[in-house]
Amino acid sequence: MIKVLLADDQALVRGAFAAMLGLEPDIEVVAQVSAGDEVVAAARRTTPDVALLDVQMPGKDGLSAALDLRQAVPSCRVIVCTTFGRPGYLARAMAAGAAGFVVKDASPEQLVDAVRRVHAGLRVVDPVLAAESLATGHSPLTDRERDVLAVARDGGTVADLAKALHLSEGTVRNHLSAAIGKTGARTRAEAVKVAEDSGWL
Amino acid sequence: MIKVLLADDQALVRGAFAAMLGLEPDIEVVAQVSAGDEVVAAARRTTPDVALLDVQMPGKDGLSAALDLRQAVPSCRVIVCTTFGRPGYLARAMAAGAAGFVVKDASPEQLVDAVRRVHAGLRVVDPVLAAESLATGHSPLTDRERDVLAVARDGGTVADLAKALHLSEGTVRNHLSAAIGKTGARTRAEAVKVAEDSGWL
DNA sequence: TCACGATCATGACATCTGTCATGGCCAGGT
DNA sequence: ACCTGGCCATGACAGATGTCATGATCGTGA
Repeated sequence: MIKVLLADDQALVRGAFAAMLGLEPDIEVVAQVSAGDEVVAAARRTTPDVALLDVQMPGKDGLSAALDLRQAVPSCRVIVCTTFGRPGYLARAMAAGAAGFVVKDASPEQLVDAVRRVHAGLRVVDPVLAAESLATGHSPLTDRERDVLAVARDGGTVADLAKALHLSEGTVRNHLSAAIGKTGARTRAEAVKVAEDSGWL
Repeated sequence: MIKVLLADDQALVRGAFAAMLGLEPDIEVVAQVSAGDEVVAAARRTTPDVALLDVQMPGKDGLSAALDLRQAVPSCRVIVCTTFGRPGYLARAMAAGAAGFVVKDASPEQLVDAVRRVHAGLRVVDPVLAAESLATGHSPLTDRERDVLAVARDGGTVADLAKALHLSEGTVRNHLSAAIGKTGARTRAEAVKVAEDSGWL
């Protein structure tokens, strides 16, 4: 019997996943949480074999939750599951010690298969995404460039960004300029889009 | 026996929903599609009582699919289901003849409850979202302003927008200016964000 | 019929943005 | 000790952006 922990902020999909996995005779859902910072506590209580973590979650995202979980409960293997097949996510998930990476476009069979394979000690990765990840490579952005782009996401002016980051406007413009150059974009908004789609934010 | 049609582009959640609904003794999933333009054909084939449509889908979004479905198969009631609880979506869903509106944050019980209520001829709407929808009101944007903002989403320059819409740059700037004013934003990017979050795009 | 509002366009203007040159500070590696 | 590279800052400049005034066309409804 494979004990599974589910973490997803959307109650409906969480419940649906539980129902689907519960249909398998060798799988049992032992815990469900809706936030990243509840993962470790629930895992300590229920000692699952496999944890299925969504990337987008309130409190703490699935990637850093995976890191914490690997340290707190090493016996529990992690599958990261996300709506968006962004190359950067895969890289970060693997760096965080995840054993599997599944996109929500996958078929139900692929998910239960992933659970079984990961439980057996194998690694499971979408080959298409893996190739894309290798092609995209590591984020070219420095930490500050990433920060500036992240704040620039909600469309403020340079003055707003400077205030939010406690920097001078000139510095913000420099970081933006660098980020725009590195992403191959022509506008700040385009740079945000590229970085977001690549999973660099 | 309530016959249900599922439409969602993510195979995993679609399968999970099917498993969950399948557990109910009085519900049967008779069709599953992954794109908006497959809905009507599948409904004609299987004559479902209730159709559960996601808003985000390739081909044709859930809202216009709902409209088509109401005309093609009037006996089939529609529940629109979405990740994002944007006020504008609710308004458009209702205008398209939907009988129910469910956010993916809802509990599994609420969904099956919604299916049963809608099948019984009732309307099902998240009260919180309904209030927000009424507060936000109808989109203040004209069609062209909406178009311009929609194209501006991926961060091109004014020249790019003008080319894409076959307009002069001055006109594009005017529409943008109007949209920025109406949304209470200070930048084009902010305006895009506001309009997007309100479901006006 | 006439007023109104949406659409499209032009031109002018102040401001904002993106780029570049330059320089100082600091940590890590040779 | 020295070089490299990230970080912060300033100042200057061309080009893009947002605003405004003005005017023309067109369809709708009073």
